[in-house]
Amino acid sequence: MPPSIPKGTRDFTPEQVNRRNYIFDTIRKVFVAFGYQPIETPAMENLSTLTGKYGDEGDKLLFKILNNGDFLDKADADALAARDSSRLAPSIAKRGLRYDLTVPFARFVVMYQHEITFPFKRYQIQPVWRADRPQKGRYQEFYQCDVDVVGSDSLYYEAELVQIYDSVFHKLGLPVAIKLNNRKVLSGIAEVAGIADRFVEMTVAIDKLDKIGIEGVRTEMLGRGIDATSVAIIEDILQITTIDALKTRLAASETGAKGVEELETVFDYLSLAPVHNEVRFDVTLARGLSYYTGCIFEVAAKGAQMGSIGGGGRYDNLTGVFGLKGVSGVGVSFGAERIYDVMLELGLFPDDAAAGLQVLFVAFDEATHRYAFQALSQLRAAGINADLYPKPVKLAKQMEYANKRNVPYVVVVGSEEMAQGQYTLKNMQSGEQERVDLAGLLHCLRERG
RNA sequence: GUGGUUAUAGCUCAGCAGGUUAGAGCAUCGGAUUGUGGUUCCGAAGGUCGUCGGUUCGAGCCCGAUUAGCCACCCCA
Repeated sequence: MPPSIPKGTRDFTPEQVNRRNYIFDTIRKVFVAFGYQPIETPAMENLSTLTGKYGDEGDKLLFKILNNGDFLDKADADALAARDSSRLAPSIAKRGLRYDLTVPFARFVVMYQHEITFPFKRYQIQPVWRADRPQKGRYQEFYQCDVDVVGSDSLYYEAELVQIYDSVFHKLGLPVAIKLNNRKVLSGIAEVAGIADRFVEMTVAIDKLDKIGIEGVRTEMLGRGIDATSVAIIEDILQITTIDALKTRLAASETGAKGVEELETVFDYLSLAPVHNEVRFDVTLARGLSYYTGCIFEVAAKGAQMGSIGGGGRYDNLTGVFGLKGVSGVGVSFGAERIYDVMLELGLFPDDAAAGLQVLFVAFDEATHRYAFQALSQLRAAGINADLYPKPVKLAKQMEYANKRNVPYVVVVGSEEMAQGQYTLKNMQSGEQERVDLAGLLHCLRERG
């Protein structure tokens, strides 16, 4: 039986972990620089915390954890007899794996509301799980990197989050387009088109514009029961590229006008500080998630065929479902897995020698092995990443190991070196060697490490 | 949940109209080389061709089922 791992999950090699950490570290540093604090929440939540928060589709994609012990004892007998899985599930699974970081965060805020100082700025980098069918850039276990602020409706934070996106992707050397829209603008469009009641259908269709084109969106909207006149109005508005033009067009809708005003405020803040990446208003940005109420964000990598690598928005009432009303939040998420894939594709990871081993000691016999061990210990104490081949075997074998470990330097110690209190330091790239004493060794490795 | 596609050595893949003993590269191990690796040369080991069934004198190849991976849709990071 060959070993395997569950569908949609992955192992990571040392090289991959180093690269992933490079991304996580970069993101974390930016979060901290903007004044956000870390929290962590459990991998599993009570199922009741999760269900009903992501729509019917989301509920289907929740991983449920079978109760321990005699779980059939408390199973819903009727549901079991009727073979009704969805009704049976809550009676045999009280816990589930978290589906995202936003809902657990909302729960956290409600539970700790008396300890939290608002506005509360938190970041969270943890894995989430979805029972989705895996495909390219899509896994059942993946990391999200979330930053959110709750307890303030200031549009300053929308601008700040755009700056965070800009800063992270600038540091990673990954050029992106940061797209902004506003849920109220989309509401306004629905109103102006006279289909306020079909708002959700409209946004779902518009969201696919990139993928299926304007023709596809038209077909989709017509198929979802939106009449041709309304579709024509919507199509017309989707051609708009500037906020000014949109302002005129949506003047008749109070909500729409409010959305436009919010966008203006955000762009006004952004005009006061330089950004490195393209930041643009995009009426066609919709995003499916139903809890967004104000500004919405999405990030697309330039020069790579990949879905969005980040997204987020303003949600006025996220904590409401947990009993805390009137707390507004806004946040964005970084899709670390997709960022990884894109950076790999574009060759943007830096050469990663610094994170690895700097020097390997090789010895010829027991005596020199002991001698090498002493020097090794001193290098390690001095903060140099050093290792010693475990046994004084044939030198070629040890050198081969050094090669595979990709070590820049090898220290060869034989009886001659030991007799003189010296070491042979070999540069594995150039092949050059020099004899040095311990001080020289420390000096050279510090210098070139 | 729907559709497509693939499954042969540890990895990446060949394979013929259905026809003896299923191949290559890389990786592994040994040797050329008992104080020097990444390049070279020689050799070895490694497989019930995903699983089960069917057609056939004969199946890695054809048919059916099943499992798993990948890709796309729904949805999403």
